[in-house]
Amino acid sequence: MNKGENFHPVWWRNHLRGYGYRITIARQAILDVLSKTEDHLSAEDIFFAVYKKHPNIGLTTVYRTLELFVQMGLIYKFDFGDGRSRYELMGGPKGKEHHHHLVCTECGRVVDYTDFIDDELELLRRTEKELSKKYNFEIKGHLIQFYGLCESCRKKKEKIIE
Amino acid sequence: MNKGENFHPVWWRNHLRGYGYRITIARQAILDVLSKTEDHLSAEDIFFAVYKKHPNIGLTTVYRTLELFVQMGLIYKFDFGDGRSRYELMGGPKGKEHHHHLVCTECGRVVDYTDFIDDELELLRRTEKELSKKYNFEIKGHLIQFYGLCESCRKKKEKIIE
DNA sequence: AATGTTAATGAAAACCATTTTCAATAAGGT
DNA sequence: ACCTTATTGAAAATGGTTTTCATTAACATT
Repeated sequence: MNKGENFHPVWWRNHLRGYGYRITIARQAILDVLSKTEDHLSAEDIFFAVYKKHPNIGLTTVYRTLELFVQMGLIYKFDFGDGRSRYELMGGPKGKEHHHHLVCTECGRVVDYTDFIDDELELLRRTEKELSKKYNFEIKGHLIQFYGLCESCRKKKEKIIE
Repeated sequence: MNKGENFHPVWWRNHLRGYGYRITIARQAILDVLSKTEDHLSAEDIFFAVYKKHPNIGLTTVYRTLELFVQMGLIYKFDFGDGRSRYELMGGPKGKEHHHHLVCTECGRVVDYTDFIDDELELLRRTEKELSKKYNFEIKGHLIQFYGLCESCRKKKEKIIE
C-alpha cells in the first residue's frame, strides 16, 4: 500500500510463490477486485471489473486464474443456482469472516449470515469427525445454504395472488 | 402394483392431478426410474434408463419432466460439482429418509449419510427460524454437503507422493 | 541490464449441459 | 368418437466454461 506499490498483500504473494506460480498483473488485478467487493461476483463480473483498469486481460485468463485460486484455497467457488459460479475471497488478512449463505430462489439475492455460525461450526466439526471415521473420508470443507424468498419477492407473489 | 397395473403409487398421481398436470408415459417412466435407484442420477442417466423400455422418450422430455417435478417438490435437484445436475426422489411413501451428502471431490462419489441428521435438523430449524425473522426470508429449504477425499482417492494420492 | 527458459496469456474455436422452437401427438373431459 | 390443449420429439439455439495454439512476459541466470 505504501512506497508506491500496488495493492498486493504479502500473504497471497507468498502463497503464490510458495506454490511455484508467477505473480502477474492479471492475478493481482483479480485478487484486487475480489478483495474490494462485498458482492458474490461471477467470472464475467470480475472480468468487467478488471477491464476498467486492464482492458487487455481476457475472460479466459479470469477463468484460469479463478480456477487456480480455488485449487490453492485462496478463494471459494459457489453455485447459487443461477447457472454461473460465484467467487469469494477466503479467510486471511483481507478475507471476510466465515459465513454461510441465504439465497432467494426468485431474484437470486444472497445474504451472508454469521448468526449461529459458532453453533453451526461446532456441530459441523463434530459431524465431520464422525463422518470421516465412519466413511473413511478426509473431509476438506462443507457447504451450508438456506433457500427461500426474500421480502420483496414474497410481496410480489402476494400481489399476484390478490 | 397389483391387478396388472404398472408401478404408479397413488400419491404422486394425485400430486400431478392436483396441480392440473396430465399423467403421461414419460412421467410415469421417469418417476419409476427414480424410485428404483439408490444412485444420484443425472438427466442423461435417467434418459438412458428410461430408454430401455421407452426408446421413443427424448432427452428433452426428461429435462422438462425433471424441472416440473422439482417445481412440484416431488424431487430434489443437486449439484455435486461435476457440471451436471443430479436428481433424487423426495420423501414420501417411496422416498428415502432425509439425508445429507458427503462428496468426494476427486472421483465424484457421493455418500448419503443420516448420522447426526437429528442434531443437524434441530440446529437447522433453530437457525431457519432466526434467519427468517432477522432477514425477512421465507425459508423453503436447505443444503448441507461435506466435501473431501474418499478412501481410494486418498490412497491414490499417497502413492503419487511416494 | 540483457538473455533464456518456460509459465502465462489472448483470441478464437470447441465443448457440452440445458433450453427453446415449432409442428405433431396424445391425455382426458365432453 | 371428438375436441381442446397440454405434452412431446427433433433439431437448433443458448451460454457458461474449457481447450487450442501461437505469442508474450516472469523471473532466474548471466
